[in-house]
Amino acid sequence: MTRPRGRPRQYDPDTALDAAMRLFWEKGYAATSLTDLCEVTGMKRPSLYAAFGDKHAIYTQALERYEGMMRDSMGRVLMGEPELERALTKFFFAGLDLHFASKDAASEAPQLGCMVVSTAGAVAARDEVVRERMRGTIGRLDGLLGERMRQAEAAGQIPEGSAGPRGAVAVAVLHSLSVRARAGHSRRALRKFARESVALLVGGAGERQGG
Amino acid sequence: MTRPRGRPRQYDPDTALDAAMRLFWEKGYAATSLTDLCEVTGMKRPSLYAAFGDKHAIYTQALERYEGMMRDSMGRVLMGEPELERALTKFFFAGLDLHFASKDAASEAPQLGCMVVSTAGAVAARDEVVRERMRGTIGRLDGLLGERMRQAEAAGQIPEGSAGPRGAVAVAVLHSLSVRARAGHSRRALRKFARESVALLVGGAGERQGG
DNA sequence: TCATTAATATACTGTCTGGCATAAAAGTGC
DNA sequence: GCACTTTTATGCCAGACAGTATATTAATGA
Repeated sequence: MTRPRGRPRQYDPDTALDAAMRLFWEKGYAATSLTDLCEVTGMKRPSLYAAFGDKHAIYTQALERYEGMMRDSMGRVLMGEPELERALTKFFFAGLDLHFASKDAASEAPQLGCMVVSTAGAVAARDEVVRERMRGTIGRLDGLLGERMRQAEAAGQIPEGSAGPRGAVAVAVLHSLSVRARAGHSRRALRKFARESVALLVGGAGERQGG
Repeated sequence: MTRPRGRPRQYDPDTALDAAMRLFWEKGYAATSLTDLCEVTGMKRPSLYAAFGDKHAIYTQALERYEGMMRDSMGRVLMGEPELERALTKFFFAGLDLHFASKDAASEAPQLGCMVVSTAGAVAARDEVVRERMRGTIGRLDGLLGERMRQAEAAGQIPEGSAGPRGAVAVAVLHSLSVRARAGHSRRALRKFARESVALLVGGAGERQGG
């Protein structure tokens, strides 16, 4: 294994970006200072700049990382479970696992929700780059849920032509789970809300087929 | 009409708070400076402090004002229209009118979404006062939609026992409309999403009754 | 006219902000 | 050992920040 030429870096870029992401996730973009970022990453300012660029660049990379994390945990359970009701329930529960990811997850303490919804939204109105990234993340999520719903549609589990709308409403429920988690709703209450939403999202076809 | 004793104020508190609200709504809490607030209100710092308190106090009063605005425009159409499908459609469209309230509303330009969802969320994780206000606003909205759904339930327009969940999902759709507006989705796309959501929210009973 | 009251305007405080210039340090290649 | 390369550490910058002390202005009451 050939080492690169100069002085070896003392930080792990992945770990550092993860720490930065979590701080932005909690405090938001504007309220997070470079001093804060140095503290949580253990890096000095010039190292931060050399590694990731300026504050804005760090934030967009953090958003990107967050979306990857989200896709890893939630995409898998959504597409891996053939039964729609179960897939959606697992999907929402995986979302809650992410939204309640703070150290204090067991308590009724305030939680973080979705990083995109909770922090990128505040920035988006005046920042085209963040806004486009936000739009992309939402679009890809719509696409994922739409795909899953079309599978269910093909299997006759939901009415014809309802896949798109049901996918978008499923994403809406996820958005709301985030907003509510951030507002302090308990995990239990949100699990209940998720289950009830699933019932509404898979309803219509069963009744029709049964009657 | 007896004038109060000292020098008359040169600003209208209501107008000033409205201007402050709109600035916070667009830029978010942390990114808005007192200098900005002075500019949009036309007031000097000491006058701002005397009238509304510090930055945090101005923001919470702005949130309060926003909720009132929201209730005025959206509550009316929701409870004033007896037919559920029409009431929900008007409700969501009134929400869009609010979310697209910028001067540039006609264009595809970025819009503001809901002030609570878009800006209070970023603050809420570290600010108990704002978090509680956010929770209260959401709770009152849930209550309003739940009430409306129970009306529909009593009228046999939706299945028994589904009022609560349907109300909460309706609020979720509103949350998502806000997130999507802020992310740059067009008003036309969001109108379509709103109509499709209404179809899902009022569905189930008609089929059951018809079959 | 003159004290009183309340709002306005000016100017200032110490602190923090994002960003960077410069120097020291820790490796490699030869 | 010595040149070279890359990262780290120190320290600085001009500007912006939230908040306030002080002085001024414009009204009322008598």
